[in-house]
Amino acid sequence: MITQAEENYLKAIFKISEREAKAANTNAVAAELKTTAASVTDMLRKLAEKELIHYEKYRGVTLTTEGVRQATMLIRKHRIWEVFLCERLGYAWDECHDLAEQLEHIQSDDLIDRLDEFLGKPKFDPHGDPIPDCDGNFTERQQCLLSALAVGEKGVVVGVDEHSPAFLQHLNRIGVVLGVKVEVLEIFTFDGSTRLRLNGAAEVVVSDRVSNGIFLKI
Amino acid sequence: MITQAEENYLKAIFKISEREAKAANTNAVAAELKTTAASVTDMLRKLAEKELIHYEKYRGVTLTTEGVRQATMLIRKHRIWEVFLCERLGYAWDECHDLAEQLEHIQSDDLIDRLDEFLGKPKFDPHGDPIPDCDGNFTERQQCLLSALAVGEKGVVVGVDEHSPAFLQHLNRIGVVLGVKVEVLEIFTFDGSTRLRLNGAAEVVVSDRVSNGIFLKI
DNA sequence: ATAAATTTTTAGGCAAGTCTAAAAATTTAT
DNA sequence: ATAAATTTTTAGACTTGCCTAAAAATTTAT
Repeated sequence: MITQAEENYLKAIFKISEREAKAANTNAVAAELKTTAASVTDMLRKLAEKELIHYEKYRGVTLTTEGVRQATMLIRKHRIWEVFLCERLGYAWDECHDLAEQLEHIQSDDLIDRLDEFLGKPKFDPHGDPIPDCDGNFTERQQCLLSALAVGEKGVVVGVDEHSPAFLQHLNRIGVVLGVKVEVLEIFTFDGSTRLRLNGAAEVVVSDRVSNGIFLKI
Repeated sequence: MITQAEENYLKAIFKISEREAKAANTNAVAAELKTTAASVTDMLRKLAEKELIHYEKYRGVTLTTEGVRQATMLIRKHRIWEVFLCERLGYAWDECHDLAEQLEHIQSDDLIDRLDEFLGKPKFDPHGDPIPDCDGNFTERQQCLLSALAVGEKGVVVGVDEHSPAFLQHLNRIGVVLGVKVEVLEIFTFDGSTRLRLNGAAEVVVSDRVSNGIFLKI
């Protein structure tokens, strides 16, 4: 049996490994989980005992094959619940995260497979993040940041690189949501802000922070 | 904040109070939760501290108004999740209990209200048990036990008084499920078993144990 | 009414998960 | 290469929720 606390550690280590490539260090895990380094050290010992991580004192931590499997299944659960919350219960994309954080800990593989089926086996969650299948395979999505486009290029919004409610609410307000077609009209070299046309109609200017947080399919 | 363990105690005390009328005693709570009397005593102190129960040493326990409210909301959550599991995800009525037992602890009143809406505000769960509304009011259902009927009387199956998977699976096998019309054809005084006609067609003989576990609307 | 049986509580302990403060190891800077 | 700064671990403590064994209170039986 794996506890909720252990699950949260596995997810945190997975998330850090995704963006860092090298072994996750104690402080990074502590920061990710908003806890102390001492608590992390305690837990790493337990996870190593259960062979979910490779752990050497002072040398950081990586997930074992089984650890990766568990973490991937948690991400699968999280994202499928997010689809349910947004598509069926009408939650906004900035509201579903905290609930999914609870729901992902429900212990039943069968439940998540049935929910997946019920939702039509979606490939992406409401933020455009890929949902791993029941064998842990992610659909690879070719995408690039809005900030990588040159003037005149076009694309469709397929995801976000920042998931904070504040960012997502801002995107809602300016009308930049999943599926919108954008065309880069002008890039202001002064501050990196970008003027866009949305769905061939409205124009909007976004900051570099925004254009660095949006994924497009070109 | 109320913990999962505390929630389980409130539900257990509510359940016992429902069938016993007098204050629930320590051993009854221990039996209900499959734990020890000593653990129960510990927890009762905490719940009394939080003013969720009235508790006097050696005198048993009853829920306060707030305790009843919390327990009722848990039952609401449990039963709404059961409807979702059976009606939308295709679980059988004997399979949904354990999952609902987990899902009822998800902390969000808004989520359950939306789910309720999504399901069409059902009044009864898959076992025919009433679902309290968001103010805690149960729909009263006039019902009687199958065993209370005389030969020649008819009714419709609206619920069960026993919820064990074994019982529910047995009912499935003999075709006695929610909504089926039954007519009492014969009662064998020898052992109290009953011969029934189902939906005006098939005949079946059920034991007294079965006829004591089925609610009918007459 | 008192002894016996039962129920309930207390006492003490254990595991999980967290924390702070201090010690040890490692990395960085001079 | 050694000192300073940083990172990580250890030590000790706390809370929650559970346990067993023993003591205390209550109920039942004679």
